Amino acid sequence: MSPLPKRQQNKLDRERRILNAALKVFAETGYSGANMDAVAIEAGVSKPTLYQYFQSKEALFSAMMLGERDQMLDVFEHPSARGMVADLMEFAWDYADTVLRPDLLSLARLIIGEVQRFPEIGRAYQEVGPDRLLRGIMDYLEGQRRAGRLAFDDAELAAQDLWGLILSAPRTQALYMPDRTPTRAEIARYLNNGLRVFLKAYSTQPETDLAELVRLIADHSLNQVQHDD
Amino acid sequence: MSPLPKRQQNKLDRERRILNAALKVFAETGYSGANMDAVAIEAGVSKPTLYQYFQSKEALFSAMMLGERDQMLDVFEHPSARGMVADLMEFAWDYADTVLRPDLLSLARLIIGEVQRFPEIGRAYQEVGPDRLLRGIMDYLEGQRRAGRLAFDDAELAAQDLWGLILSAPRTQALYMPDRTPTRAEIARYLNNGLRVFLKAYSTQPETDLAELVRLIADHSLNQVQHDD
DNA sequence: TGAAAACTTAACTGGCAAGTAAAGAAATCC
DNA sequence: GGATTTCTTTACTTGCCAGTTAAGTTTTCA
Repeated sequence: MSPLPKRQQNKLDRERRILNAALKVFAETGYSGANMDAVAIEAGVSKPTLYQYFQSKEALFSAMMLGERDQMLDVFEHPSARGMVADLMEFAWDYADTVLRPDLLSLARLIIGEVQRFPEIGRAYQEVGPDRLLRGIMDYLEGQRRAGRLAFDDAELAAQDLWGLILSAPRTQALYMPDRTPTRAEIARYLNNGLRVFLKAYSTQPETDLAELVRLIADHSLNQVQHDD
Repeated sequence: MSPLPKRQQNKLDRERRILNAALKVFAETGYSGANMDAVAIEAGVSKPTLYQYFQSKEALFSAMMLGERDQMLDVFEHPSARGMVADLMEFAWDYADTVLRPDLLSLARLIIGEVQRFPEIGRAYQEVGPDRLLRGIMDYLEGQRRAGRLAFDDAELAAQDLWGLILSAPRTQALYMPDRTPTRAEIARYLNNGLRVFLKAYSTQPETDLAELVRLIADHSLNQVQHDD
C-alpha cells in the first residue's frame, strides 16, 4: 500500500496536520493573536511535538505561508476549443470559484494584514498569485490577438482590465465582509457584465461575440438551475 | 481666540493626539501586536492618562476606527463644468490620490486583517468608503446617461466597472506590497487605459470622447512635468 | 520480544503587556 | 494665591503565552 515506511509517513502526516492547523489558527486571529497551544490542539498534537517539527512560531508561520503559496502553483489550466467567448466565460468562473473560496479569502486577509511585518510574504504571493494569474490571461489574450479576434496594444493592461471588470467588485466586497459571501447569482451578475464590457472594448467583432455571450449566459443559467440542490 | 475654556480644549487635543497615535500604532502592528505603552509614548501621554480617556485597548481601537471612518465622509465633491471626459479624468485622479495614500492603505490593511475579529468594522467601512464612493460615481454617471452621453442599463454595474478599470490593479498591488508605492507615471498608465476602455464601452460618442481623452492626457502629462520637483 | 524512536502529559520559566494604585507635580480657574 | 482638577512618575499586579524540561507511554521495526 504505502510506498514509504510508516515512520516517515507518520512524520509527513503530522507535518501536514500541523500546517493545516496553523493556517486555520493564523487565519482566524492573525500572527500576533494566534496561540501555539491552539495550533497544537487543532492539529491533534502535543506542544513539544509541535516544537519538534517547527522551531518557533515565526518559523511555523513562514513554512505554512510558503507551503500554501506553492500549492497555488498548479491551479490554472486553459483548454481552448469551443471559441473565445466560451473560453473567457470558463476562465471567469474558474477564477471566481478560486478567488472567492473562503479559505483563500482568509489567507488573503492574513497576508494583507501581516504584510507590513512580513514584507517578503506579500511579494512572494504577488509573484505566484496575481502575477502568475495575470501571465496566464496575457498569454491567452495574446493568442486571440494574433488570431485577429482581439485588438489591443498592451497585453498586460488588457489582462488587468479583464480581471478588474470581472472580479474586482465581488472580491473587494468579500474581503471586507466575510459573512456576506456573494451568491452564485451575484457573481454571475458581475461576471456577465464584465465580459460584456470587455468584449465591447476589445473584440474585433463585437456584435458577433456579444451575441455569443448572450447565448452562453442563457445556457449557463439553465445549467445553474439544473445543478441547484 | 479659543471659543472653549482651556480645560475642555486640552481634553480634546489630548484625545485627538491619542487617536492619531492609536491609528499609527495599530496600523503598524495590527490589533494584537499593538502595545498600549507604545500608543501612550506616541501620543506624548502617560499610560494612566491614556486609560482615563479610553477604558480599554478594545475601546480605543473601536473609537479610533469609527472616528477615522467619520473623517472619510466629507471627502468627495464633484464639480461638473468642463465636459464629461474632463470630469471623469478629475474623478479618477481624485480617487487615485485618496485610495493610494499610504495612511489610508495602512488603514485598509488593518481593517481587512482584523475583519474576522471585528466584523462590524468591516461593514462600517464598506458603508462609508466603497458604498459611498460608488453612490457618488453612480449619481454622476446617471446624470450623463440622462444627458445622452452614456448608455447603460445598470448604473451600479457601470460604476463598478469604472472603479475596477481604473483602480483595481494599482490598489491591489499597493495592498500586497507596501514598499512598492506606484509612481505617478504608473498610476497614469492604468488610469488612462481604464478611462479609454470605459468610454469605448459606455460612451454614446466613442470617437469624439476618445479624441478628447487623448487631448486631456497630453495636457495632463505636460502639467505633470511642470509640477515635478 | 525488546530496544529505539517518537509522542504525551503536566508542570514550569521567563518575559511581555494590559490594566491599576498611590503620591506628587503642574496647569487651570475663581 | 489657593483650591481643584488633571496629568505624570513609578512601581506594581495579573494573566497570557512562547518555548522548555523531565518522566512516562506508545509505536515502530528488526
